[in-house]
Amino acid sequence: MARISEVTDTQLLDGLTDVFRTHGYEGASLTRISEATGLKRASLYHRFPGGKAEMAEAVLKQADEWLMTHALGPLQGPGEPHSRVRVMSKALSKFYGAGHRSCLLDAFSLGGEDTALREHVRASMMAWIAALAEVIREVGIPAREARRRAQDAIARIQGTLVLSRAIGDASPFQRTLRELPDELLGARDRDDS
Amino acid sequence: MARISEVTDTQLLDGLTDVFRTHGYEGASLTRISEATGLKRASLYHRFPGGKAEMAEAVLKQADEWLMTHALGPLQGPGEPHSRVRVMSKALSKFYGAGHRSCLLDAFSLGGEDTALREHVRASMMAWIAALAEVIREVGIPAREARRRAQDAIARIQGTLVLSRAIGDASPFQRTLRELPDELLGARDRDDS
DNA sequence: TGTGTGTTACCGAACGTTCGGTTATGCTGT
DNA sequence: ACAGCATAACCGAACGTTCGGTAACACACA
Repeated sequence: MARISEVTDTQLLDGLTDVFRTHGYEGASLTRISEATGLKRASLYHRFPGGKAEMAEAVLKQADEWLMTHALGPLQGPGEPHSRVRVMSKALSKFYGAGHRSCLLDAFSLGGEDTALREHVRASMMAWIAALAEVIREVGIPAREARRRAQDAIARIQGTLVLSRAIGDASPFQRTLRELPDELLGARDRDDS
Repeated sequence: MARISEVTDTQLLDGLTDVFRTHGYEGASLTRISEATGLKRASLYHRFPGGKAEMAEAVLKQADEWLMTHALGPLQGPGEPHSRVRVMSKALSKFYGAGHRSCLLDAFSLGGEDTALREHVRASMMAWIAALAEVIREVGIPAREARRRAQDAIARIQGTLVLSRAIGDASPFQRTLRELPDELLGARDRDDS
């Protein structure tokens, strides 16, 4: 080992995450990233030899892990289903800054090219759906319906994040989180597709 | 008068819209715009002296008008409410390329600055909610509930657009449009917020 | 009818700035 | 002494923007 880094990995990834989620991939310039992390551009290339693409991958990977640990993990643990969903809601609220922050999957899916990042986004989104559907199925709801509810819930989360960001008011997102337990696990069912 | 333009206003705005909605404001470079519209960068400044900002404003204005004419206008016209909503769904499907295109309000609301464009986005989004709530109220649903349903519907549209884009499959968006009439006008009501 | 003048639409070339990325030179803690 | 890491300086390319110039057309006057 040698000199202790003046910028910790946590600070670095947090700054990166913040820039990418607010500006998207193309809008996240190295200058902005440098200002947000406190590391000069050249130093960033020491930490991420793969450059901007590697930074984005690292950010997405960490977000995946955070979501799995704090939101989807507790969802499959013990305890009453409704309260488990409430734990997830709390985690999501923190993750999205109570509705004031954007979703990386939204920000990264803008821009036309077929990059490895796009494939990562796709995989993360599908994993999220699958994990959510699994716990819904677990409380006795048929697989088809479970998958449909999982998709709807995620769409509603993404949608209210966009809506809240556009109008500058996070309350639609917060209402979504509040209603999430019933939307996922409630007895009510909708017309068939 | 003088020479008739070789690139019509329609072609120009269509190309601009396409670039902005796929890349967002920051990702929409003048080179990309130039390629998409067939006009050289310098020529774009002849049509839009205000530069990129004016282009974005024009695109958003045209989208507003299109939406009002083809989607929200018919919604307040005569005819059975359900079929009016179905007309709107058709229009939205066309507007969003059956779910393969992104929403400008999503693309433009990325990026941190407080620009005039952001204010325009906010106004457009709120006008959309208000117009939708109005027609729901018209069929006898209380104002509060109408507003809530309008918000939910738009969130679901935005959300499935993000979802469909992320996973590269437009079917979630298409299902949303199919279920829109019942979601907006159905008798079912949810738990209170 | 033909010519000159003004206007409009477009483009090539360049502006200063910022982009993502690289190289060389240290300072730091062990 | 030395390995690890941050930094200043720099690179070619692309950024949004500006400017001068050139066609193509409309209209006034001869």
